[in-house]
Amino acid sequence: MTEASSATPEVLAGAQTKRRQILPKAERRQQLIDATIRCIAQHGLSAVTMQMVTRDAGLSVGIANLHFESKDNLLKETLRYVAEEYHNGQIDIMEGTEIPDLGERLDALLDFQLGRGVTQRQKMSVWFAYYGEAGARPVYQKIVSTVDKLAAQKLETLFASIISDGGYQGVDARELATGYSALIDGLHLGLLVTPRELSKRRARSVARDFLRRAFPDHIR
Amino acid sequence: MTEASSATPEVLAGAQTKRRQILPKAERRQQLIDATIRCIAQHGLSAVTMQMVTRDAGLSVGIANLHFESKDNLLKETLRYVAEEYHNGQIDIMEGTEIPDLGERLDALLDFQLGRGVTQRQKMSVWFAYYGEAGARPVYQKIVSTVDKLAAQKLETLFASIISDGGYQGVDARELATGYSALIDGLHLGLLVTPRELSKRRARSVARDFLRRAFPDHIR
DNA sequence: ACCCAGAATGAATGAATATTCATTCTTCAT
DNA sequence: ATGAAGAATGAATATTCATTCATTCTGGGT
Repeated sequence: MTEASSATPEVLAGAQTKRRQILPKAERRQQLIDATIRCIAQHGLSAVTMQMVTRDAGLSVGIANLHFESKDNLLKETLRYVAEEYHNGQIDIMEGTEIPDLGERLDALLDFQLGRGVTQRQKMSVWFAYYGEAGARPVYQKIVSTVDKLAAQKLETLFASIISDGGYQGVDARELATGYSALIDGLHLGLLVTPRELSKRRARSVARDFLRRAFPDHIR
Repeated sequence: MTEASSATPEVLAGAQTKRRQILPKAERRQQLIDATIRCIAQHGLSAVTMQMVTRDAGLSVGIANLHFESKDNLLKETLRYVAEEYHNGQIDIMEGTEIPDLGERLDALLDFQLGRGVTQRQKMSVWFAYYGEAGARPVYQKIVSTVDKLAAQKLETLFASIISDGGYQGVDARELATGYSALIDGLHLGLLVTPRELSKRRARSVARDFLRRAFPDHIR
C-alpha cells in the first residue's frame, strides 16, 4: 500500500550531463514531494521556497507549477503523502494477519511507530510542521483527521481484542487507544524537539511501560 | 511569576482618535508579543508578517523593529514568553505548598494543563507552530528544552513523593514523568488538530486514567 | 510655559519569491 | 527518418514583505 520513495540520487546535480529527461507524471510528482519533505525537514516549513524544492529535486523552477497547480497545492499534497504513508503503515500492521499473536502485533506496531531510520526524523519534522499550521488551516486539519480516524478505529479494535483475550477488567478500549495514540505523538514531539533529553530507546521503553500497565499478560 | 496579558482592546482601531501614545518599553514589547500570538494562532506562523502584527497591535509598522531588532527576534521572544508562561504555571503548582495533599496537587496540575479558556487554544497554536520549526532551528530547540528540563525535574520529584507516599511498587518516577509529559503533549496536539474527535472532557479523562493506573490510591 | 530627548510614525527601498509562458528539447507513432 | 504532442526549461514579471530613517509628536523636567 505504501509507495516506496523512488531512489533517484539528486547528488548528480553538477554532473556535466544535464540531459533533459522526460518521465511519467506520477514519477515527477513523487520526486517533487520527496524534495519537499527534505526541504521542510532541513529548513522548516516557513522557509521552504519553490526554488529550493526544485533545485533539491535537480529540476527547473517551472516544473513545480506544471505538476502541481501552485505551491500551496504542492505543500498540501506533500502532507497528504506523509500522512497516508504513516497511517497506512500502522494499519497494515494492525489488520494484517501475518502476526497472529496479539502481544507480538502490539510490539510490531510500537516498533513501527518509534522505529529508527534517518527517514524517520525527516518525516517527524514534516509531520509537526503541518501540525503547527493546522490551527489556521482547515485543509490540513481535514487531511490529517481523515486518515487519523481510520487508524484510531483499528487501534481501538485491536485493543478490544486484547482486552477480551486477556479478560482485563475495568479497561475501556476507546479511552486506552486515545491515550496510547496521544502518548506516541507526544514521544515523537520529544524526539524531535528535545532529542538530548529523550533517546529513542527511552521513548520505546516509556511506550512499552504504558502498554504493560494496561495489558500485563500480553507485554513482556 | 506569570505576567498577565495587558488588556488593551485593539478594537479601537478605526476610531477617529489616532492620538499617538508613548508607553514604557516593557509595555510596548508585551503588546507586540500579544499581537504576535494572536496572529500566529489566526494565520499560522508561516503567514505572519510584520504589517499584520503591528496592525493587530494598533501601531505603526516601524515599531516592531524599534523594540525588537528584527522579525526573527520578535518571533524568538514570543516563543520564549509562551514557553515560560506555560512552564512557570506548571512549576508554581508543583512546588507551591498551597495544596498539601499530593493527589489534589496532581489534579490541579492536570486542570492547568488541560484547562479551558479561549486563550488556551491560541497558546496551543503558537506552541506547535514553533515545534514544527524546531527541527530546523536550534534556537527554538534551546529555548524550549531549557524551560522543559526544569519542569520535567519538578514533575519527577512530585511523582517520586507520590510513589513513596503510596508505597507503590515497581514504578519508576522518571519513566512515568516522561510518559505523562508526552501524554499531555499528545493530547494538546489532538485538541488542536482533531478537536472533533477529541473533546476537552475526554482529554482530561484520558490523562486522569493514566494517573489513576499509576497511582490508584491518590486519584479518584 | 517651554524644551528637548527620544518614542512613534509610515513612505520609501531593495531584496526575495511565486507564477507565467515563449522557447527548447524528447519521445514515439508513423 | 520525420513530425507532432507535450514535457521541461528558466528568464522575466509582478507582488509581497522586512527593514530603514527622515520627520513628527509627546510628556516630563525645568
